[in-house]
Amino acid sequence: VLSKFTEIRPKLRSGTKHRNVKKLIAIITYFCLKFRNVPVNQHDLIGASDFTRKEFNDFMLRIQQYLPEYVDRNRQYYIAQRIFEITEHFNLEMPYYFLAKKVMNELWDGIKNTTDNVVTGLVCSISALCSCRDKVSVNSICKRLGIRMSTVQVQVRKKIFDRFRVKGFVSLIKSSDLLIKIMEKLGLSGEHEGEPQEGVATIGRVEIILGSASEVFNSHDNVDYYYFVVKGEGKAPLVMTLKINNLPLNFEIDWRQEDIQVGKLLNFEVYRNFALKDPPLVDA
DNA sequence: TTCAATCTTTGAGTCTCGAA
DNA sequence: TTCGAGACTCAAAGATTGAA
Repeated sequence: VLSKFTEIRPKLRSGTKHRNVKKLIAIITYFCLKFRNVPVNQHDLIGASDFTRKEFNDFMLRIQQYLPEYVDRNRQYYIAQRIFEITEHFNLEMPYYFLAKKVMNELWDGIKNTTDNVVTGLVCSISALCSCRDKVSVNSICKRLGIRMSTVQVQVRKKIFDRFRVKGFVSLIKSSDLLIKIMEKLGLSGEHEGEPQEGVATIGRVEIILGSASEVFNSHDNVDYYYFVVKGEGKAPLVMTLKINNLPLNFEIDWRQEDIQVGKLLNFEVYRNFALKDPPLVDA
């Protein structure tokens, strides 16, 4: 903490509030603990220092600029440690730990956009409901992690049921049987574990509804041509084109017939849009 | 930097169910 | 019947994001 403090403070413009010694030490302590995978609660820190919530967030954003190692830290490693801690605390078997870790790894892109504790609570709760519901309750896991069960419930509904378009979610516990089936279908647990599954949305899949898109170019009378600009990895702009060929869009087609070739119906291409200045990041 | 819109999480109150 | 743990609901607060 002292090392980081002496390194960062001289870089902060004199006269700014961020040079406040007491608050700067508190925020650097927070970062150092998080970086070393030591659980620390923001609310406890705010309560123990002179921070308001608004100030704390402001300091977080400012000081993060000087701690690139924190931004790039391996969150999955930290969360795996938290899963192990839960496994040991509730005397659960190692298969529980491996299941929770697998759920985290496989669903990471879809569940990572929240705090470490909430991600831990989500994967631990899913694993508990799937493998050892009688041994540990979701509520006790949440209490241990310092989060609310309702938070996990909302996460399960949005990140699992809504994401994979599974209807019938009632509540976390009441829908646990349905949750188990989803996990089995995804190949994360049960008899289909490890098998690649078809018919389930893949991680990171994006649905684009043509009806809501604006047609920007159509030089051919009988060909629909759609053009999208979206953000890709690292917010790099991606240009996607979708050309619907002369074949009619007939959803009544029997796709089991061998003579139908999907490639003739749609042409789909993705381009990376490079800035006029600066060298390109990667090849298209 | 500010502000508004949207999304996420929390917390309090209530319900349910099993054990004593 | 009572009590307590776990589960559920929903309004409010907090966080994030994008536009100006």
